[in-house]
Amino acid sequence: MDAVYTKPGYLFRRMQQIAVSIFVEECREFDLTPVQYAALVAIQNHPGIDATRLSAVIAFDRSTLGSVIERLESKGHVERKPSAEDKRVKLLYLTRPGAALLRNIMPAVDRAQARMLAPLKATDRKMLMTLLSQLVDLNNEVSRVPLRAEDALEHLGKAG
Amino acid sequence: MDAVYTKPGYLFRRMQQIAVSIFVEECREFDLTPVQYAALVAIQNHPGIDATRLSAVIAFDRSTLGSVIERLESKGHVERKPSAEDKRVKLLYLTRPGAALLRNIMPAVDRAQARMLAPLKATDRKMLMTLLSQLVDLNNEVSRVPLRAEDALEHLGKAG
DNA sequence: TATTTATTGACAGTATACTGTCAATTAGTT
DNA sequence: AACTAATTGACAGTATACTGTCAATAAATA
Repeated sequence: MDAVYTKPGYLFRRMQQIAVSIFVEECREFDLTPVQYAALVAIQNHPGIDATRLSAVIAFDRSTLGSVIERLESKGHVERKPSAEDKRVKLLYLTRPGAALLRNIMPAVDRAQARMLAPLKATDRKMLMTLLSQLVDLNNEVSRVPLRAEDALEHLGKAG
Repeated sequence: MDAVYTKPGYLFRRMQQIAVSIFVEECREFDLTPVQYAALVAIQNHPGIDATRLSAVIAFDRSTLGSVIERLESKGHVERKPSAEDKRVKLLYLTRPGAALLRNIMPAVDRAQARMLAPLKATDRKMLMTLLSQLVDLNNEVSRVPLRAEDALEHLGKAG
């Protein structure tokens, strides 16, 4: 009867649910969701990236990313500029307020990340993160949008 | 630069993304999402449960659950019957085809659950599930809809 | 160079998830 | 019994996520 509650599928869903809840709570005053935060960080790390590459860098669906960027743009955190070389793409940049927001939200994000693991002992926290990192990495190709961190470097001419 | 990829928030989101992807892939022929599956199992275990209690049993948002049940009903897997005692509630039951579906989908679900953890060694799988179970349990009150498995027994007059 | 193929962003459609509100109804209190 | 609280299901609104399609454009190839 209790079998469901010990299965990985249930635990992963529930943990994600809790993690989002904590993030939103800690970052309420900044009005930023986990996804929006991840996108902002990636744009900061790769200024001038385009939407398709961004989706690979943060392992996001491209279809979803469009509306995420739209919201970030309407809040004034991000700018979209047409590329000179390729008329199809729009390059993404943080605005000055967007960069400031990212600096200011940092403590709240750190608090959120810490709270997610807070109930565990330090050694258990480390163990869990290690195992999850391995599992996510080894399962990378499974989802529709596998993580491709190296893609982000291409637009800087550092492709491998 | 790679800091994000080692943070719990990222790993939980990514793992959930991968888990859903695997589930949908393995269960494609049955046209059932993880959420719909969880709801069906809970209704099977607690025939005559109402939507509000169901949401507590599977740790789901009540608002979301409405449309989930609607879809299950339109597929013919679930029946909603008005309660005689309380005119507000609608009691949930599996249909015969719904129960059959649940029997038939079982191997696919088991395959999915196994695949999620497949890349890890057996001892690591066990360790990960143990740690995650603890963490989810200890963080239970955080999210909007904490798990209340005991709620499911009330409608059978077994409340504590 | 002309044709095919691939990429990019946009969009339509479905399915979770959440916040918040509402009316109908029930339960608890005075 | 009358009033108040709480519960229930429904709904409106926002934000992920996914599948799949499309036109514009670019790249590869015949």
